[in-house]
Amino acid sequence: MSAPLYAGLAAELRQKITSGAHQPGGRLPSESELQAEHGVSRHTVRQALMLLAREGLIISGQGRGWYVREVRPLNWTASRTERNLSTDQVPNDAWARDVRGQGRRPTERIEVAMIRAEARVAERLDLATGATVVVRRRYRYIDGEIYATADTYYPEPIVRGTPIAEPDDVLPGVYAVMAKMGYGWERYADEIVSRPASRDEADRLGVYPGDPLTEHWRTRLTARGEAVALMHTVAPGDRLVIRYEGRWDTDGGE
Amino acid sequence: MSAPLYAGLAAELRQKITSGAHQPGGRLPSESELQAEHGVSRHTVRQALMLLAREGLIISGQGRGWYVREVRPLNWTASRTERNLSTDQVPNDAWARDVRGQGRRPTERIEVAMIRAEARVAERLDLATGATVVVRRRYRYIDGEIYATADTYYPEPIVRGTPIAEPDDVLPGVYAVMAKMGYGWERYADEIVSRPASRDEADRLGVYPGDPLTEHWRTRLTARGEAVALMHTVAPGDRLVIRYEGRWDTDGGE
DNA sequence: GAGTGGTCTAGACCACGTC
DNA sequence: ACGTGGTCTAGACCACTCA
Repeated sequence: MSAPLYAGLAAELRQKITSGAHQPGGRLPSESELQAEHGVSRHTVRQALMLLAREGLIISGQGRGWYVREVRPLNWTASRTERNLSTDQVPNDAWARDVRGQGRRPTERIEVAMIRAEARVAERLDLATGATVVVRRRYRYIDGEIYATADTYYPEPIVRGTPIAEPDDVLPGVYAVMAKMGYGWERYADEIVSRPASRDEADRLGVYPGDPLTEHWRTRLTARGEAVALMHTVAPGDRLVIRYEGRWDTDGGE
Repeated sequence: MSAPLYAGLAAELRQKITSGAHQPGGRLPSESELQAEHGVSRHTVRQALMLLAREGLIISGQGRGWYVREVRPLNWTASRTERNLSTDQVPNDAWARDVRGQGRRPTERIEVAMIRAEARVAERLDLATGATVVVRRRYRYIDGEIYATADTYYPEPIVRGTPIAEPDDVLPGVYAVMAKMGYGWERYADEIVSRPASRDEADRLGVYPGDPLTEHWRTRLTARGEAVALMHTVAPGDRLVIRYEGRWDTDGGE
């Protein structure tokens, strides 16, 4: 009939957080304090805290306590051009420029590997499952903190022997190299889905298993409709705002 | 040093689910069976099950058991035109046509209200917070199951006295009515973010608190850049795949 | 009514962070 | 050394579903 004990406790704490009585970054009373204050068992206290943690309001650290979470979402305008002509030490793609435009510092770590395409990759690149692809794995950081992983896949025959297949910055830029070979992209087909983090991803991105992740797939196509590159971005959902701007009349419509 | 007990149990169950040993829609052993099989306490069993539930793999029903979840994501191509010219009994917007195109049946329930704009709405419509807006709240169903809520906001002075401010279908369509008054839209600015469900939303959308939700904001603008309508869609993250298709050259670039 | 999951208690030991 | 959260046990009662 009535709400569970832990739900009431959670509601009380939630109210204190949203009203500002507990500031972002601030610390909540310890579990034993909450237990004593409310006259409930520790398990009940933890149920309330974990409910709020799943809602993204608080976060815990073993041996440290429970803290009100601070979120600073990042805006990424995905519909902007991606034909960056120069790549220097600092990342210079559309994403990096969006980050800098918001007064923050983007860095990244790149690994390059040659692998067999799994089904999700192969079907988007119009290849057979198991075909060889070159993947450039990017770990993107903002102000030194991990923010997203972005893997870009290229069919191996296209990029064989080019700087794209090497684990260095690509000069004068990936688009320039691809365009020179007749694979410049002009169109994109994007898919966005949100789902809970697995344990691996949670470790990699610094969140909890089950926290919402945003998954963004971008297939880059030539004017002829040939898929020449596939970018797969995974980021904690509340840390990334994806933006699109467009006109209806240019889409052809019906 | 070693992984927690519940993590090991979860990994074992996860493997049985992904390998197909436990079919989608099928039932898992009961908590007491798992307890006996693995020689652990019920709490540990429940920790494992709840971890998998947060990952979206299983779902429980009080008095019924734990079941492997079946997910059937829906594709929604958000970049398609939205100038539907006729609205009959059945919903006929871009979303509804995407649903039908995937062989499923879209229905909806509409409520219309006149309210004061909260900050998130006001800033996108370029109004003062608290300005009067007309909101058409849509509950979208697929094959009879709740799928998403979609609220569309209009500045009240624009739609006053028109069918848009009435809780019925709008004939010959919302775009036609707006265009006739000189407020036809040609551009959109979209924002997509994913976050955990609050308790209210969880009830409304038939998910658990903390489950990932995808939130989609679409501001519709006239050719002059005037914001004339705002659509706010909220859907369980794994039930909705948002798609965009576009060209880079038509965006102007930088 | 029997079995299921949902909630709650009391108590314990461990790993981690801080001092 | 101490306090924190993380894990685990044993046991209880309740609400719900289904036969």
